[in-house]
Amino acid sequence: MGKNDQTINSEKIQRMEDICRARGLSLTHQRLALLHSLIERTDHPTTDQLFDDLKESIQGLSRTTVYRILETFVRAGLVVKISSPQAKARFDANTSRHHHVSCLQCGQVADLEVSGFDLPSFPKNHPSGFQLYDYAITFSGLCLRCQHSSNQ
Amino acid sequence: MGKNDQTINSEKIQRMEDICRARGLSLTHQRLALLHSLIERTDHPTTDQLFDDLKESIQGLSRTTVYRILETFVRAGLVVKISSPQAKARFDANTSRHHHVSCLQCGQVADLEVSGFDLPSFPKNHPSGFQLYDYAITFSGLCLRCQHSSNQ
DNA sequence: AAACCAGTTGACACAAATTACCATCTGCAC
DNA sequence: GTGCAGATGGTAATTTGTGTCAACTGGTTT
Repeated sequence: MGKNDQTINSEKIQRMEDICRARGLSLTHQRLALLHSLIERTDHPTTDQLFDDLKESIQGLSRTTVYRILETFVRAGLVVKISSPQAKARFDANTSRHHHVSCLQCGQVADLEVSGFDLPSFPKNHPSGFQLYDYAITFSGLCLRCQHSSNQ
Repeated sequence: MGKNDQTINSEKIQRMEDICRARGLSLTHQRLALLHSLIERTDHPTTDQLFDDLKESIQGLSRTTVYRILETFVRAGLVVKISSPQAKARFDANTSRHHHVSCLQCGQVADLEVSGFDLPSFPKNHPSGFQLYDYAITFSGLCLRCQHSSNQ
């Protein structure tokens, strides 16, 4: 990760800390560490992956805390839970509209850097009564590793 | 559900039974009942919702069996696991490309009947090495009930 | 229609993912 | 520094999903 990325990330962290303060969320060690981890990782980690990241630097960290902080961040709009066919929650600190690729076999998720997949517009209301806020496109496929390990 | 829908559904069931036979999957009571339930429900049920449906008509049905049959059906291409931000598997007997709305609060999923959201094309390969097969658009919003119960 | 058998199921144990509860602790406003 | 609302850690409980194996059954053969 280059110097430029680091600058961008520290700006993001600054911005997210401001949001926390504005919402009255205390900036605890645990929350700050989770914020950093979420911003530095671009692989849309699961709760457990984040817990593993943090338990080294924060001794005595509880898994429950990680679950709770993630829920808090989602409610505050700092991170989003992303859609995947896997029955496991994954999180993304990039809350702007972008799309994902998900591996059908191992479940890993990556950003789709290609642009040009934006819908010109979408209806804010839906016949069934749903009020629509946003959308995300999830591509499905096989990652490099799973293409080669041709187990079934 | 009108008479026409019933006709369409029984045709679907016929077609799916044929696929089972072609693949050497025995048409057990449990599988047939699950097939019916999956086709009749358009709300993309979870495993437990399907188990609740079936345990009334099939006494002694095991939860394990429902999990196993769903996995079998997914492998046979009869149903698909759908993407949702909720950490729970949901299934859809409609395997043709279509899109979904997911409620941010209660997690329920509905079909998006509106058309015109299809991507003209998408790359089969992705810089990260992913091989892409398909895509699905998941809209996020609030269902009618959750709009009104304005808990937070 | 009785027998056979590969494939399927039910029951239970187990593992993984998530939530509930509560006593203790800490960020931060004063 | 003090006080306290809010946050955390630890444990238990719940929900979701998988592994194992003996018993059963759909579909074919005789």
